[in-house]
Amino acid sequence: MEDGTSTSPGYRCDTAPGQDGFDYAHWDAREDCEVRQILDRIADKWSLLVIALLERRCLRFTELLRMIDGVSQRMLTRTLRHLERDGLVRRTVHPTVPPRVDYELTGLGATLHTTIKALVTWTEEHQAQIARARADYDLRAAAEQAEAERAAADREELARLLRPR
Amino acid sequence: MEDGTSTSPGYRCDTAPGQDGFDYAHWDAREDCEVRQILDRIADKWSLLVIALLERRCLRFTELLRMIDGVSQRMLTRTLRHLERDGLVRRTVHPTVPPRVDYELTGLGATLHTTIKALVTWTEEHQAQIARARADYDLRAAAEQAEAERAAADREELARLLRPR
DNA sequence: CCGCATCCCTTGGGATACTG
DNA sequence: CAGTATCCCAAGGGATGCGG
Repeated sequence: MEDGTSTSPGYRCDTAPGQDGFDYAHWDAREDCEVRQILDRIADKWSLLVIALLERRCLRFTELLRMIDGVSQRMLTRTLRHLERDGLVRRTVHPTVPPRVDYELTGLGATLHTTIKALVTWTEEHQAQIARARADYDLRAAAEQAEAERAAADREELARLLRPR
Repeated sequence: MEDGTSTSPGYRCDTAPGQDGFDYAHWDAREDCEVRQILDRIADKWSLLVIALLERRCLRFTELLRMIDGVSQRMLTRTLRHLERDGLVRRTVHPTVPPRVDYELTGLGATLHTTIKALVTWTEEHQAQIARARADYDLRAAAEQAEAERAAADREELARLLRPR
């Protein structure tokens, strides 16, 4: 049956929740945290893609399989089941032969898609900044490591000179 | 050095991107997809919590360690390094003894936090709906399975009766 | 055509112990 | 105090093959 509750720990909050109008109970990482559950759902490897594609139009299983490059049948099935269970996607089985199954976004799924778009937009707007930050960081890290290695070599050299054979 | 690019496949798009004003290239799951990278970052087990806590005020390493229940030193370090590399968090080392390291959200990190809040709000508003959908689904699934088992038992019984000893 | 079951490998992440 | 290094386990996810 497999429910969506993953066992993950939480956080201690020593200040009253909501003092700044923000409920930190929902940021909790414990298994009973809704945000964690939704995030785990949309953060998995394929859900986003599926939602994005279904938002454009209703699709069949095989269509999704073809459109999403690299997904396995197993994972597409699992992803769709999860989304269906959460009420984000509606699954319609046509009792024909060969069988035909249609998937479409529910109203709930559509609102989620809208919300996610905000994140996508944020990413588009700031990806350059992030790329720069990463380049900076990597450069700095490389420099520091080189420095450390140089220092280590110096120390070793010194030790060798001090050891009177 | 470990960069943040995970090797994951993408998706084939047979329609022109942006025809509905939405760039599907950014929904790509391939390694060079920015959305995927950011999502992987914020979706990991601790980043969200760290960002949420740092948004309130600047914190030291140990403070975070204590506030986030269940996190290990190793994971907290990793999480902070990732966030720092992406320019979301600023790390300040005070050359005192014992050492003291402060972490604070950058401007970029603050905007991300704002964006994420939208997702949290969505979750709060729709969690009841999701819970209902799940209960429905589980009920239905259980019923279907029971039905299947009953049918199987019937078939077996029939076969037993037809087999003339 | 759609999906489940099995096997197997890779990755995320926890526990513990050690350094500056 | 603030990490780093090592080990180890469990979950995620791919490949393949069977069943309705």
